[in-house]
Amino acid sequence: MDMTRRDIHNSEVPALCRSCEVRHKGMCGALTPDELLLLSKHTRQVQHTSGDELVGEGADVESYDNVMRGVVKLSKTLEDGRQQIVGLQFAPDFVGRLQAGESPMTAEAASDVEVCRVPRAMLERLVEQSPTLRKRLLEQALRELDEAREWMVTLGRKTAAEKVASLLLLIALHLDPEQKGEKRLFDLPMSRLDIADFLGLTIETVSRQMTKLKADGIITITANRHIEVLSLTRLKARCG
Amino acid sequence: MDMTRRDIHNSEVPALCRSCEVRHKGMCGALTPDELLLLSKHTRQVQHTSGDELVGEGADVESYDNVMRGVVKLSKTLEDGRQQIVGLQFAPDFVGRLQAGESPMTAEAASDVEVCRVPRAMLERLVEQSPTLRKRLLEQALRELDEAREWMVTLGRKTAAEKVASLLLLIALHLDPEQKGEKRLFDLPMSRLDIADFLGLTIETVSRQMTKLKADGIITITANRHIEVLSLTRLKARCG
DNA sequence: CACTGGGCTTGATCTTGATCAAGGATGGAC
DNA sequence: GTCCATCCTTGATCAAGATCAAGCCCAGTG
Repeated sequence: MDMTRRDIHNSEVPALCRSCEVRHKGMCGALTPDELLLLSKHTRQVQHTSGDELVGEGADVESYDNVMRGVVKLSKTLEDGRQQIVGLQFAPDFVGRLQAGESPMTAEAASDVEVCRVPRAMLERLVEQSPTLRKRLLEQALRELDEAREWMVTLGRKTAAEKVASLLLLIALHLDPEQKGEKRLFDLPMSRLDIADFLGLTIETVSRQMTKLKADGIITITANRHIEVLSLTRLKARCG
Repeated sequence: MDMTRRDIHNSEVPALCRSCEVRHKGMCGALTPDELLLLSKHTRQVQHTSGDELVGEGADVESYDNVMRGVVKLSKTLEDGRQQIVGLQFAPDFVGRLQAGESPMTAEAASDVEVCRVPRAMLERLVEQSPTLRKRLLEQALRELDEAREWMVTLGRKTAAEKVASLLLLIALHLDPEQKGEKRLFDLPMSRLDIADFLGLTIETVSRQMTKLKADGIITITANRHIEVLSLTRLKARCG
C-alpha cells in the first residue's frame, strides 16, 4: 500500500501542533496525543521569504522543518559554482536529513514559506521513542527516493523540451491536486534560473522551451511566473 | 551519526541467516536471534548470472533480496526505449521497494550475483514487528537518497569527462574499500552501454573519455573491463 | 515622470556530445 | 584452426543546447 503525499495529508490521524496552532499531518500525524503535547512545547512557527536559506550545505543540523505552506528547494553546488536542485518539498513534507551531523545540501525557500521548526534533540528523542513516527519517516524517505530516481531519468535521458514539460507537469500536479479537468492555473514557485538549475539547463534554453510551449498552444503565460496549462494531456505527451 | 555502508557491514551485531549459511549483516544484523531463526526458515540463497533480471519494472513485488556478492543495477526505461540506470547496489545492500505493490524499476544483475531472497510476506511481517529492522532500513533509504541526489548533480551539471571520472571513482571506492594508497585495481562490473546508461551518455562518448583518461596516464586498461586507477588524487581532480 | 536594475526573451554563433559509419579485438561454437 | 557474434574503439559529420550579446519588460525609487 503506497502512501502518496496526498494520502498522508488527508489521513485521519488527528494532529495539532499547539505552537503552530494548526493541524499539520506530515509528521505530527504519526504521534500520540502525549507525544504531540510534548512536541508542541518545543516547536516554533517560522516564516521565510523567498530566497531565505533554511539550512546551508555542510552546515550543522540544528533543527528540522515541517513545511506548512509554500515550496522549499533543495540544492547542491560544485566547487566552481555549478548548481543542481535535487528536490522540491511541498507541504506537508519534512525537511532535514535525519541521522546526519551536517546537511548534505542547501535548503532554501523557493516561494514564501511557513514551516514548523523542531529542535534537533527534540525530534531525535521522538524518533527514538515513536515507531509510528519512524514508519512515517521511512515512508517519506522511500517516496523521495522514488522521486529522485524518476528525476534522474529526466536529467539523464530527456531532451530540453521534455525536461521543461516534465517540470511544469510536476508542479501543476503538486501545487493544487484539487483542480480537475484538463486545465491547471498556478504560479511558478521558482525563477527561470531555479528551473534551469533543476533541469540541468541554462536560463536561455528554459526560456526558449517555454516560448515554444506557448506558441504550440499548450500553455499561456500571463506574467513571468503565472502559468496556465491549457491541456494536461498534451503536456504529458511532451514529457517523453 | 551517519552510518556508512562499511559501518553497517562491520557492525558488531551477530547475524547468521541459516538458509544461506553465511552471515549477512545488511538486514539480518538488525534482528534478534529469534527473528533470525524465523527468517532463516524462509530465505533462499539464489545465484544470478550477469544480465539476469531480479525484478522487472512494474512487476509485482514478490520478494526482496539482500545482495551478498556482486553488483545489482537498478534502471528505469522510457516508452521509446531510452534507459537510465538510477542506482547500483553492492553487498550488503537490500534490493526491493518496501511498501509498494509493484516495483518502480528494473533490478538486474550487473555482474554475477549472489543474493539471499526473502519472500515479501515474511519480510513485511518482520518489518512490522522489528523497530530495529525499520531503523536499519530507514538508514539505508536515507543513504540511497543521498547517493541519488549526489548523482543528480553528476547527471545535470557535469561534463562527459567529469561523469566518467566520477563513475570510475565511485566504483573504485565501493568495490574494494580495503585497498590503500593511490592505486586501485578492479574489474568494471558493467559494460560500456551500462556505463553510458548510468551517465546519460552514449557508448562512443564513454569510450572516448576512457581513452582520454588512459592517454593522460590516470588509468590503464588491461582488458575492456579490467581497470587500474594509477592516481586516485588525479582521478578525483577530474570529477568536477 | 525618468531612471535603474533584475529577470526574462530573442538572436547569432560556437562547442560538446550525439549520430552515422567502419573497423578492430575478444571469446565461444564447431 | 575458422567462423561468428558481441563489444569496443575510432573517425567524420551533425545538431542540441551552451555561450555571447543585445534588448525588453516591469517594479521600485527618487
